[in-house]
Amino acid sequence: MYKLITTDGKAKRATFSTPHGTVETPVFMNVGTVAAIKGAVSTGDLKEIGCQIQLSNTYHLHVRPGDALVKKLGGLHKFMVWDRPILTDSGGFQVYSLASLRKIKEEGVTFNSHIDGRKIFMGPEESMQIQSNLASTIAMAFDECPPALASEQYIRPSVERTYRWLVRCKAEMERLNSLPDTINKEQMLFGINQGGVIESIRIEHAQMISKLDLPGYSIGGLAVGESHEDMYRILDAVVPHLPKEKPTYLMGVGTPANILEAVERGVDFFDCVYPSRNGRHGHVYTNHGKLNLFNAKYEEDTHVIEEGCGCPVCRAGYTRAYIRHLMKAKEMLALRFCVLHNLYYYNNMMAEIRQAIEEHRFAEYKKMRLEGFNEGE
RNA sequence: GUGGAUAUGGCGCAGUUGGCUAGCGCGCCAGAUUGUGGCUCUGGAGGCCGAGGGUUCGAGUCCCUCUAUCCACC
Repeated sequence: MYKLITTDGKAKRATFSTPHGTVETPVFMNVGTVAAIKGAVSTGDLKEIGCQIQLSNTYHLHVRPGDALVKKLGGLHKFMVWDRPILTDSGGFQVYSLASLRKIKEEGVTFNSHIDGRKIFMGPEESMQIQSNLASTIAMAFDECPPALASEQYIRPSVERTYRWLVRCKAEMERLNSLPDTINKEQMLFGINQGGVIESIRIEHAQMISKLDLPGYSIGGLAVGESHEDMYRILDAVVPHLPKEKPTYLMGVGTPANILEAVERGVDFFDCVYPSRNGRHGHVYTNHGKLNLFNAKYEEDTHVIEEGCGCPVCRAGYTRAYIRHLMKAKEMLALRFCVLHNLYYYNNMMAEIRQAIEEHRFAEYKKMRLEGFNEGE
C-alpha cells in the first residue's frame, strides 16, 4: 500500500508497503538483472549500503537459469538470499534492446536467445507466469518499448497493443495469484505508460491504464535516445494523469540530475544501470561531478573517491590512485569498489532527497546538487 | 670464428614485381553508455622504417659497408 507522508511542490515523500517490507520513497532500485548486482556485489553488501529494493529481469532469468528452477528452489528471494522487495522487469524492454533478435505479434514476441540463439516466445501470459515463478514482490507488465525516434504511425498501434497486453497481464496475474502452488500469492502488477515523446498519446494511455486500478504505475520508453527536454516535457505532461495515491516509477532513469528533475515532477521509483555499469567502467559519482578513474590525472591521487563519503570503500581509505591501478590491471576488486561506491552514492542521494522533501526544502537541495554536478573536478 | 635469419611508433607484426600524406593488433590518452552482455563503440597522440653510402624521376622495398639481436655449426 502506498502512503503519502508529505509533499513539497509536486515532489512526494511516501512509503510503499509490501509483503517483503516497506519501501521509503522516493527510492532508487538497484539493478540485478540476472539475480546478481554486477561487480561482485552481494545482497549483504546491498544492505550495508542502504539498498531497499532491487530489480531483476524476467527475460534474462527465463533464459538462465530458468524460472522453473528458481521456483523449484523456493523463489528469487530465497535463491539470492534477499528478504526485501524485488521488482522484476517483464522482458518488455528486451523487445526494444534485443530488437535485432525478435519479432512482434499481437500474441507476443518471439526472441532468439542472446545466449544460445534458441527461439523463445513471450507474451503477456508467459511473462506473468515467469514472474510468478520467480515470485518477485512486484511484477511489471509486458509492454513494448518503442524507440525514441519512432513515428506516430508506429507508436499509436504499439501503445494500443501494449494496453491490450496490460489487460491480459492483469487477468493472468489474478489467475496465478489464486493458484495453490504459487509462491507469492500477493504479487503486485505495475502497469507501464508508453507513447514515445507524443504528449497526447501518453496522456490518453495514462488515463486508460489508470482505470485498471493497479497497485502502481510506471513510465516506460524514456531515456531511450530522446533529449532531456523531451523527457522532462513528457513527465510534466503525463505524471498528473497517473493516480496520485499510487507509486509512479520512471523506468531506467537515470543520471543523478535526471532523478532530481523527475522527483520534482512527482516520481517515486527509479532504476538505472548507470551506477553499476559506470562503476564497472571506472566512472564514479561525487557531489562535484563524475570522475573517470581511468584518467591519467588520478595516477598519483591519494584522495579517496570523495572525502566524507560514507561508502565502505571511501571509509576504508582506498585511494583513487589505487583504484585506478586496479582498474588498469583489470582486477575484479576495482569493479567491486567502484560499483559499491556508486550504489551507495545513489541510495544516499535518495535518502537526502527524502529528508529534503520532509523538510520542504527540496528545490533548494536540488539546486545545490545540480550546481555541484556542474563544477566538475 | 664460420654459415644463416631478422632489424618498421612502448610491445608484437603487415607492407604485394621499388610508386602518391607507411598500416594493423595490443598498449597509451580521451569520449560515449539510462527497464545491464564486465561487452562494445567513437576519437586522439606516438614512427628521420637499425646506421652510413649507392642505384633510380622515385627506396621501408634493390646493391654495398657497418652495427645489434637470434639460430645453427665450430
